[in-house]
Amino acid sequence: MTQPKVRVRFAPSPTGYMHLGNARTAIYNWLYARHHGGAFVLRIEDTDRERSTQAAVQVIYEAMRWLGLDWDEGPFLQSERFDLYRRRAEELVASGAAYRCYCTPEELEQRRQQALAEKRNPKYDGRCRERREPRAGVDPVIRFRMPDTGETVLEDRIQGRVVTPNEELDDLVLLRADGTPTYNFTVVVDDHEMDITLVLRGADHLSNTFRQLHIYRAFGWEPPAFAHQSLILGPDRTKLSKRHGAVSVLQYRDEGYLPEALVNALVRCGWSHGDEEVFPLPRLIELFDLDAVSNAPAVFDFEKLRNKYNAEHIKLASRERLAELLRETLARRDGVVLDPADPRLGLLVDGLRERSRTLVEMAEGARPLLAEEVVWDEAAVRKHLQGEAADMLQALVQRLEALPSFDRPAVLAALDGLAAERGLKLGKVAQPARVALLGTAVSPPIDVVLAVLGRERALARLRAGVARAAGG
RNA sequence: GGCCCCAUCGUCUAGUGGUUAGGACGCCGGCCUCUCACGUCGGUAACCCGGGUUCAAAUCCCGGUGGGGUCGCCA
Repeated sequence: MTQPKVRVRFAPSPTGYMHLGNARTAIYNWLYARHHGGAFVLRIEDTDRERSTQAAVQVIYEAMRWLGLDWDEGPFLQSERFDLYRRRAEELVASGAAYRCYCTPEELEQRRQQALAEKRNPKYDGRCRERREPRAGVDPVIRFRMPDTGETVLEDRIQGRVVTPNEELDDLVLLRADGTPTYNFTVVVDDHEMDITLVLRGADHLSNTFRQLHIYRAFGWEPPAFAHQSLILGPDRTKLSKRHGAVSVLQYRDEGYLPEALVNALVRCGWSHGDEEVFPLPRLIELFDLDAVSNAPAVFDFEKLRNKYNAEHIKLASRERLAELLRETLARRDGVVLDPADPRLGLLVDGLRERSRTLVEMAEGARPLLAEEVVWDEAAVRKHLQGEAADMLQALVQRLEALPSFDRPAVLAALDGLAAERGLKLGKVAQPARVALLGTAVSPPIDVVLAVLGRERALARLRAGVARAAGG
């Protein structure tokens, strides 16, 4: 009870799309907050005015919404808080923890190259540390004075105890020459101002953490706890990036993935709970914690996302939701517009959910049953629509015509009855019927096909099939 | 290159000193079946290497090798 309330944040930079690595960080933070009953803060780190775009900010909101990651506070835009950072930077200058540096980017680059050429560590040499005089024509940056000796210790909640020699730390820029603040500074100021208790982020920030720790110290602030999750890798085992393709979160929505499936796959990339694989969101909230997060980098398995996680969550999803998602997918991708109340949607979901790994596959499976015209697969016709099929389909037509209702149980009973009467397996009746109805030998269950087609259309196609079989 | 991190089937992982090293995706085969699927049964496939510690190491320690991250007035 004396524990301070858990407060975590997700702090993306709006410089592109939201990719899978960001998404996993957001998910981990959100789950951590929900599991511990804490607060989840969204903060947009748009300090780089050159690269940040409004469109990218919108993409972040959209991706968060789609994934179902609601935030309790924010979004806070760092670009609206520049005054705060400037004041804080001046405090550090006044206390001697930071200083103005008049070295130009060109000079720094030259020295960096030279250091590299001489195989030296290309860190800033600190030559402006004691400088008092301004330099004509140069707008200074404000640099933080890092210790030159000793070492810095981080007790990371995922990585464990990590120690770095302070010689590795160079005097980083807090405020650029144009007065805008840099990431390593704003992140410290904001995590402190927003009372963040745990910074949970990618391991690519690990080395920054040591620098940030010294900024906390200079302010006299108690730093939050840190947890650095190892990176998600592409198939080539390097940090997942644009190069690998298929890396934008919203692309998965467009390709027919369920958000909970992507969340499941991303969470399982680095977190586990025994042999369990499929986790509905509430289960994740119940179980997720840092102790089961691995600190080994993991290759993201795109195939398993589709074959396992999405397929499983499609099986778990409600009929109503799937019907609506199928309707949207059909409209968006195929221009097939159905009324939300169209009873065929539910039937299609029933017939397709177990043979679809994505909503796109489901829509593809639905299309033939919705099409006006039959497209004939000649191989299927040759195999199933020959000679005796004419007589059988004719008998089927008569049975179906006599049906009081044309629902799944009724039509299936009609087929079963016909097969029994003739001493045949159901397949001997269903396959010719399937080909006559759709032109293909592969489809959802025959009763679903008949019910979706409806009495009129089904009978018309069956009669055409009779003619074709007889004539063929 | 400096610093830091990592290392179980192809991939994600379980394992926490004594297991026939388990599960999942993929792949192969059987069964089920109105097709395709689903389901189900079985098979394929792993402890990076070398030293220690121990009666006993996938598990602990050290070294090597391999992979990754990071060294910006990007985040």
